[in-house]
Amino acid sequence: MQITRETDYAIRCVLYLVENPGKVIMVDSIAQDKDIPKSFLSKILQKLTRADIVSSFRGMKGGFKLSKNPDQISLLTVIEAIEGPVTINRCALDENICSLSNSCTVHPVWVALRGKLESWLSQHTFEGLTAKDK
Amino acid sequence: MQITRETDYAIRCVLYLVENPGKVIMVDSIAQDKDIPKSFLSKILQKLTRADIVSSFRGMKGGFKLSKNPDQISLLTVIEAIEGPVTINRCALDENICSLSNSCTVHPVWVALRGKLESWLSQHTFEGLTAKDK
DNA sequence: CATAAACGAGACTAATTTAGTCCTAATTAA
DNA sequence: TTAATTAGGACTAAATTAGTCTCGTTTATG
Ligand code: FES
Ligand code: FES
Repeated sequence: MQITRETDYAIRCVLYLVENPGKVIMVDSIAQDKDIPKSFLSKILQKLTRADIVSSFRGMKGGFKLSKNPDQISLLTVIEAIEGPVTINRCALDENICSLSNSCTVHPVWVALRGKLESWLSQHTFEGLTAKDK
Repeated sequence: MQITRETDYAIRCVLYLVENPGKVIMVDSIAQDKDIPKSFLSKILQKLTRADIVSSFRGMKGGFKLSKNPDQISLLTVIEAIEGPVTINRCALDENICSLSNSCTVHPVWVALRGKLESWLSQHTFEGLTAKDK
C-alpha cells in the first residue's frame, strides 16, 4: 500500500516549481536539486504536462513552470496524473472485475475508504505544503 | 495505490471463516467458495497462521479456524499480516530512506496520512463486516 | 500399525509492474 | 544557422506479484 517512486518524484518536482514561482525551470535543475534521475524526470514532466499541471517550453531557454496556482494542485491531482485513479482494491473501481461483488460484504468498505482517501489527498494542496508557519 | 490480490484473497478467506464460526475448514472449501487458486491460498493461510489470525490443524479432518473473535480482527490486522506495514510513502516508515527528509515539507503529511489510514483500517473489524444490518 | 487425508515448507516459475535509459525528432532564442 | 532544450518512442533491467509443484510431517481412523 504505497505510492510509487515515480509519484514521489513527481511530487518533489512540483514542490520545486512551487518554490520557484513564475520562473521557467529546466529538467536538469530540478533533477539536481531534488535528487531525481534526469531522464526519468523527463518522462514524469511529460505526464505532468499532459495533465496540465505544468506547462513546457521548448528550445533554448525552455523548461517548465506551473500552469496553475499552487492552491489548485493537490496531492491527489499529482498522484492521479502519474498513477491513474486511487483504487485501494481493484474492484472498488470496477465492479465487474470481481466475481463476488454482489455478495461481498467488504466491497462497500473499500468504496468508502477510497472516498475518504481521495478527500484527504485533495485537501492537501501545494499551497499548504510550502507554508512555513503551521 | 492498491492492496495486492494476495491481500484481497486473505480478507475473503478470513471472511469465510467468520461466516462459519467454530468449524474447522479445509483449504479446498475456502478456495472453491471464494474463488481463490488453492495452492496460493495455502501459502496465504500459512501467513495468517503465523500471524495468529487463524489456527491450523494437520492430518485427517484437519483445516483452519479463526484463533480470535471476529471483533479482534480488523482489516489492518490482515493487511499487515500479508503485506507488512502500511506506509503510503517509503520514507513515512523509515526516515533514512530519503535524502531529503529533513527539508521535505511533504514528509509530515505522509506520516499523518499513514496514521489516519491505519486508524481507519483498524476500526473496521470482521464483526462489523458480516453484520447484515449496519 | 498402515494408510489416506490433510497442512507445512521451500524451491521454482511466469507475468506484470516499476524504474529507469537512450536515441532521434521537433522547437526556438540568439 | 546553431546550440540548447523538450517530446516521444523503443528499449532494458530489476523488483514484485501471483502463482505452481514436490516432498515432508502430522493425525484420525479402520
Ligand atoms: S467484491 Fe469488491 S471487495 Fe469483494
Ligand atoms: S522525505 Fe519524506 S516525503 Fe519527502
